Amino acid sequence: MTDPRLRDYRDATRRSTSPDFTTKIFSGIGVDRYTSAASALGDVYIAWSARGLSAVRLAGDDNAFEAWYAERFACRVVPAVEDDSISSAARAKLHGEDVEVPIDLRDCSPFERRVLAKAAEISAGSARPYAWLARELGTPTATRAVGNALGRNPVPLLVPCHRVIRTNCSVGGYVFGAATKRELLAQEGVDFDALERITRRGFRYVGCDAGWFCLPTCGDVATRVDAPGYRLLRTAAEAHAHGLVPCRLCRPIAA
DNA sequence: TGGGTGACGACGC
DNA sequence: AGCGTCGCCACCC
Repeated sequence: MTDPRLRDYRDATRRSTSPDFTTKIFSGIGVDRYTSAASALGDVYIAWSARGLSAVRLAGDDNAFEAWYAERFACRVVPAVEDDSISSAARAKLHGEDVEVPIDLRDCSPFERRVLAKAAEISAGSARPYAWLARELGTPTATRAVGNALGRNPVPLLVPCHRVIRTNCSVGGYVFGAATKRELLAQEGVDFDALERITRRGFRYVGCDAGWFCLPTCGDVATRVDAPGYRLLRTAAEAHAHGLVPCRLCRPIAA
């Protein structure tokens, strides 16, 4: 019969190569803390370890959250008595401040960490396709794998995985539901009506006579396509024919 | 270890 | 527009 502590050890360290973490869990002294914090989705639980913010979930049922945490991380989590620097930073970031929050991606694989790091580069008001992340990571055909990695994001909102959408600008999946994802993006300024008017007709890029072309989800460019000097494009070749170069911010095609 | 799974994308109706 | 199909890849058992 397998020692249950050994099973926990394996589960919790499956994706981790960190010796200090494995030691902490196996010796049974690892206890993380959690509290609730205000966010764009209302109250959420935030949990953290000494290494950083480890989880964000919708607040509600303490017991359910603690059970989920134990199941995923093989680690107890208990209510915090007070904030520390990590939870304070997370609180500020969830409030919209531009602060750095240490993140504890203890059970994420190297690939998943790279996906989350790239997603963290997408600023509010913009979005990027799953395929864009795959391409940026150097594995352009790993689009499904990118979706799977985002689906395991332990810290939604903090790592803004909701800003990764499908190539056709439909929202795609989300841990808190597609409707919630769409509302979050709309709140950040993403205009889905404008995007739909573009993609419905098969356009994939927005060009500007100033000399560049973008993904429709680059900032608010989708809301300006009817202005003079802007044009809709179906292919990168079409953009090139007009003498347009890829936007350096959204990088619409491979370099 | 190889086959199953899934926040995808392209394509064909 | 919205399906089904197929290829793709990281990860799991």
